Amino acid sequence: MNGRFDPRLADRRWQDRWADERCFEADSTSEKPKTFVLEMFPYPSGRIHVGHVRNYTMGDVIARFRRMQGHEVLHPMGWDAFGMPAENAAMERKVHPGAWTRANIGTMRDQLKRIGFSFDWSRELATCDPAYYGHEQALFVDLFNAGLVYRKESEVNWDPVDMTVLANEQVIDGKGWRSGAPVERRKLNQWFLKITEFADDLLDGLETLDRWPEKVRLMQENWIGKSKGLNFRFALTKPAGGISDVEVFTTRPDTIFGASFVAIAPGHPLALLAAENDPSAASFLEECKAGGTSAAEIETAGKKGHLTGFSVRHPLDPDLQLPIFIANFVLSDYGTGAIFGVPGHDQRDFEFANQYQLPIMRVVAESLEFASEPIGVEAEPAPGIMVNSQFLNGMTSEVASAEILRRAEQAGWGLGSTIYRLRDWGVSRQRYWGTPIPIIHCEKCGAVPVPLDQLPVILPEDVSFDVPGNPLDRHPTWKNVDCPTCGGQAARETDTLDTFVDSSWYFIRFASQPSDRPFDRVEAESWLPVTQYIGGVEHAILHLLYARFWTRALKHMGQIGLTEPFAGLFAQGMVTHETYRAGDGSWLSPGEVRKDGDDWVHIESGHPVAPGRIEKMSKSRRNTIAPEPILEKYGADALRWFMLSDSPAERDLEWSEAGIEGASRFVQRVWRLANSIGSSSGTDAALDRRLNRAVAAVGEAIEGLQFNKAIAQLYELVTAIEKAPASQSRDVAIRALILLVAPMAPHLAEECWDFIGEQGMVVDAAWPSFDPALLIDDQVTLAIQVNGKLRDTLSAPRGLDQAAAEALALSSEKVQRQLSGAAPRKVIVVRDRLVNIVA
RNA sequence: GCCCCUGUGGCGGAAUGGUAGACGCGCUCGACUCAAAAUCGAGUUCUGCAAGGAGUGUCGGUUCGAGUCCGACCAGGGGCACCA
Repeated sequence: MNGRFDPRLADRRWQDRWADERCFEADSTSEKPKTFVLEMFPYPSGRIHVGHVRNYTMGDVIARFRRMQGHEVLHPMGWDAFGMPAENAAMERKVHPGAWTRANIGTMRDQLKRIGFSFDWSRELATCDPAYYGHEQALFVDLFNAGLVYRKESEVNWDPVDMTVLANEQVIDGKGWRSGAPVERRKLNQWFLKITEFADDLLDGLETLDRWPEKVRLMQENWIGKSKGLNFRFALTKPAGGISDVEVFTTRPDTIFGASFVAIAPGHPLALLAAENDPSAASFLEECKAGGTSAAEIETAGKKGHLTGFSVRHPLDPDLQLPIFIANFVLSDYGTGAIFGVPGHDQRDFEFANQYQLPIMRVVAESLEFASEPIGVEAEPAPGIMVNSQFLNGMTSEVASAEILRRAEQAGWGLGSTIYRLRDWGVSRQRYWGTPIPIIHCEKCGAVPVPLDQLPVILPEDVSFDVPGNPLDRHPTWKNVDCPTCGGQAARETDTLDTFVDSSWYFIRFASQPSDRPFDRVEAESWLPVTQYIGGVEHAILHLLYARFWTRALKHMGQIGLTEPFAGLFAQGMVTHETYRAGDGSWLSPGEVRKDGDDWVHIESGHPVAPGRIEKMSKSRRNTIAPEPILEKYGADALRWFMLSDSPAERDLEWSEAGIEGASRFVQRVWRLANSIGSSSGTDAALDRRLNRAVAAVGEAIEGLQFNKAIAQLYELVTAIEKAPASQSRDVAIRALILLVAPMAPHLAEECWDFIGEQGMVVDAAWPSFDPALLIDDQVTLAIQVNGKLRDTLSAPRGLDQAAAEALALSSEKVQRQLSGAAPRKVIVVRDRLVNIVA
């Protein structure tokens, strides 16, 4: 016996060996089957906490498992290094965002290395490095030249005190989170990427992603929001000037005879026309503008309209005139920015009609008999049988819709159309710490992309944050440049790119990183798509959709032969921990509080502490757990083991000290087994079968990312080996056990492997194989039921036939007692599983 | 409002329509020890001395047999949200 396994020595020892021998550097030219395992790269916010550890441990298990199975594995790590927290830190602590970010990266890299992840550090990248974002700028210029980039006026949340644009989540109760000043809506010229051009393709592609969670595909589907319907025109009868008709979109053409008004968005051309001639219309538009954009404000605002005095003619009933309202609930950027209102069959229209005393007609009913039934207290949106609708009467909603569509297209007043909820991707950020948008604005030539040979446009580091606003705006030598086209005076675009752009192609850069271009097509295609992508479900929509779009855009431009970037996706659960708040409302970290009976107190002051909700570990809630003390006390393997055990990987895991104790105990049990290996002879058939089953089950569980099940299997195997007497089988089982635990507990495995005298390292060893024939036992336990209730279990040889099984079951005393003399009416035998006697 | 997911011991969770509670945590008792730590053994859904009975959110249904399938409901969670 060699005492206890000491992770403080072993962790470091093997981490150094792996690094020295460059075990994890991926070879793009390898002939082996390739696997690309990727965990969503972190934002370098400060320090790694155990929430990160869970994410990377899962990826590491897959990577190490595939490597042992003979794959060439690419498992890289990098930093999503641009973003607002760095600017906030700069303002709060007077450090440069770059210095702050790079210091964090240094800290976090060291932390990750101590946990023994099999990352290929030679491919490490940080998005704030010009060697990365310069290539991103080149890709942006390519997109620009391909017509996938455009500029458009768009509204933003503007903080008038900080003179900065705020993201929606920075607006709290209509006020800036930092300044507290009421937020204004301001129109700015901003850059957009034409993601909507790929809406249909992004939607269709979801069906090919059979290794994505159903949930994520559904969320993306809803986000894209495809609606099929009819686009048609109402002829304007009471108007003036220029505009001759109003175009609307509907998904319910069947209800066309139920229309009692037309409503247009405040931004609609006709609304602007009305405002020109009518001061009350103009003030209504002002009123609409004042309202906030948040969901809560929309909720309370209610439905408001303004009667324009304009009206339109119903396309199928020349005598019917419908009034036009400007309405605050009509969106100018969805559909045509105009609708026809059918109060009887749309709840929103119903409320609006009630408010403005508009007719509410029934055009859909359960059957023709209910044609004159009035609409009750709410609208009836369900499809049904058409009534009060002239030639549509008696048709189902579906048939009626098709009929209207046919007539509209034939007569030329409408056209079937499909619209999407998805909007183009606004990528302009009025921020300093991001990728400069490689555009130069020239009075003569307009917006000109920076020529490729002048890239990268390097973000200047000599800036200060003493004054509010974007420092790029007041950096004269950087901002003022000559126009690349005409040579005249021009100015750089001072907006930077949304950080989601940075993460939309980093996986390609990981696969291939030439210095003179974003990636080498052949090399990138040799690794992509990512075999297994792992990350939080919070990125289910935006990041994953943008990355899918970016990949399609590259394909569209002929740069890569790849449609979907991530073949397999796994959305892992969060690591959670209770939160604590001091009396003044500030958050306290778990290390600052102590449990005193049923209450919590602040250790330093002794003041009571209010325990809050169990939440995702985050810096802002201060409920993070640092890995260092755990590594010090239990070692990397116990930490990794615990992160994988107990909870299924897709579910949240609540952090507990107790759990890690159990993990540590397991590590020591394996070490003791390795120490007990001898050179015994003799076979142990039961143990052989047990091992075979474990090899099969652990492999299958890892493959299915069911780490908790793999771990349960390993516990059972360890118990079985511990109980088995010395034999050659036992030594074989111990050797295999070391390999089986290696993906989860790699340091322990190496140490054991070395101890039992094996040559080479476990990282280079082959995953154990199993004999399918040994998975089957020759003795089985039959469940004996009477009327479906378990009454007895009997051991029997495998393969017992129907009659023999029945006879065996009937011989059971317990069965006989249940039957109390009666003859069974029916007997169901499931071979090698159970006998059910129906009395 | 619309869409989706989940409800199993004290806790985390297992269970191709076929022995519910694997495995872990916690707890109880015991062994070893002067003692402790570590380790090992036994037990641990509820009820009952036992035989037995009950039991997977609730109520129904399908089936020889339901945690698993179907319907309705309740509870919790997530996504979208004035989307025509």
